[in-house]
Amino acid sequence: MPELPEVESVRRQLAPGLSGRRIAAVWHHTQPRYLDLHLAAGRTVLSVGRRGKFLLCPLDTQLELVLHLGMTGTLRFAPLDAAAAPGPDPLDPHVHARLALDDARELVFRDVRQFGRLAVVRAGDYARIPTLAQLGPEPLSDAFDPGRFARQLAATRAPVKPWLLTQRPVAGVGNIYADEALWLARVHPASRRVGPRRARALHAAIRRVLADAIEREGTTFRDYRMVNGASGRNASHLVAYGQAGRPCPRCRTPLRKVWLGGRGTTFCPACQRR
DNA sequence: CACGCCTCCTGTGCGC
DNA sequence: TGCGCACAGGAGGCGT
Repeated sequence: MPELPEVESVRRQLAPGLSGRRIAAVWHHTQPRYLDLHLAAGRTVLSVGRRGKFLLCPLDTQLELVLHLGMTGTLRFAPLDAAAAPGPDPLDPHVHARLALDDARELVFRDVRQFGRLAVVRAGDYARIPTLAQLGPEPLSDAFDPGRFARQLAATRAPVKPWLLTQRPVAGVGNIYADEALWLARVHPASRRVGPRRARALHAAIRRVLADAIEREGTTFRDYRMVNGASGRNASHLVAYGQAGRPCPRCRTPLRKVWLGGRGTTFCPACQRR
């Protein structure tokens, strides 16, 4: 589900309701995907930030709540039944964690496929969250430098799309926006050699595609919802992802779907050359 | 070290 | 209608 634009849209709705709140109690399913989450109990949320696809909430006492929504994770606020002990939702087996707040509400984490992760760590200590520890620069910040990106791209021999998905060259690009950005920059997703001109085009395309998707509050196919339950509006603007067989908007050649690095990949065989 | 493959889950849609 | 299979927006772990 959520790539950077979706997580950013969640963050913007989450922050007003969560910043400044004390977490009164914590319940979660006992799985290794929920790391030291109980340490959040009694702590106050100082702010709600984001790096790539991770939500980062500094807590008082130098702790930090880290949330990753995986493929199907959603967050929502619900009225808190003060009489009920925190526990599984008898009506919804997909609720995996609940954070009771000090304002008679709770934050509910629902995750059908259970690829999401929640953790409480020492602030800034991401040693147990490898992707976060090695996360590349924020794509919409000055830290995402076109020259450096081009040099890193020149140095790797990995196919460009799987390389983007590692989160190391740049934070927050997933399967949808990788296909979209590669199409926009006319870069073949399996290319292992991307020259400086195309690298800069790809850098610009990543920014463009992500900024436009944030503007539309993300892409909803099925599971992705914002905190208020609303869908994003970007799905109807997709040019490559999910459009196999349809004519390329640039050259009318039918878009082709291939399997690359274990992910479905759609591209234009005519205008995305190796 | 870098890369590539498999795995973790559940739900849905499609072909037979 | 029912069954089995492929696939889905992510990333961690392991083998080579």
